[in-house]
Amino acid sequence: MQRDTRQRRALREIIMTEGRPLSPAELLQLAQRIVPNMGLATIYRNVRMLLGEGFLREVHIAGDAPRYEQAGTGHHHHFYCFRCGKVTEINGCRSEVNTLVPEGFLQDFHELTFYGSCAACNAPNSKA
Amino acid sequence: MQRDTRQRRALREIIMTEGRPLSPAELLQLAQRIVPNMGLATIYRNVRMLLGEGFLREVHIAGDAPRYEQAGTGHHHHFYCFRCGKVTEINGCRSEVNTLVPEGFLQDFHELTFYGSCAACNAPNSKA
DNA sequence: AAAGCCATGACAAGGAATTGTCAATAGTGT
DNA sequence: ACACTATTGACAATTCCTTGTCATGGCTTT
Repeated sequence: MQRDTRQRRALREIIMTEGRPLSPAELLQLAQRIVPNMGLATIYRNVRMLLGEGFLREVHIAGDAPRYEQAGTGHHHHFYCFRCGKVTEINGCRSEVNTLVPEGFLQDFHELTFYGSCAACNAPNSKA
Repeated sequence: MQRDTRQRRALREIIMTEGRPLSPAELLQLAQRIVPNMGLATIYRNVRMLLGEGFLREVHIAGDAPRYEQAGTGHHHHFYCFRCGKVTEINGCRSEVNTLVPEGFLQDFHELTFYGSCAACNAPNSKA
């Protein structure tokens, strides 16, 4: 049976509290604050497991490595910041976009990603 | 100075006549119909060159390798077909999507990609 | 408390895309 | 035609992400 390890608990907590898609490298960095010696392989192993049980969802941004976010959070989109490299969740969608799909095409879903600089980086006292 | 080789001419022609984003592998396959012994490295070298001179634009789709399309064709989006793997250009956009960007975020541009099955694959007599 | 075995950490190995190397080839200007 | 050199083809090498290996450690159940 599956065990409840500190590492897996840390990952779940990070995913839930960050509320944005995280790459394996970002997950590692954040997880090591909780479990200092955690290795990258453990990230990958657990991500696969968490994807399998439906806790995680895979998100693709630009040419970057895939990122993972909590599954089942409803339809939404993302904002990729060129300055800090973080991906932010953008709530909601506009039904008008569906009118763009041409006759004969059957859409399963769509992904909308904005690129630019995020609120944190735009703030006047930003360190970025 | 830069030379006008058969290989580069073939690539330009393919890009212009296909009118959709093509991956290096797709470019190679199409180019070899024109220049049979063309190699992959030549694709990459020329893609880099054509990107540099602004003839090409890079397009990212899901976790796939980047694809390249003709630059300067105006704002548009894409449809990725799960059956044939081809990316089709979707003309136009809906300004409503810009209302999704939250306060404080500065958008440079956005990418909207639809996933599903394309008209060719949905056609009753499709070979797919 | 002890046994059983899943999960981990460390690092080697694998894969896939992209780039480098170099002799041979083919555009270009003369 | 000729010489010059950018480009090519073939393939080795690199890079980056991801997975495999295996001895050790740590959950769980008894």
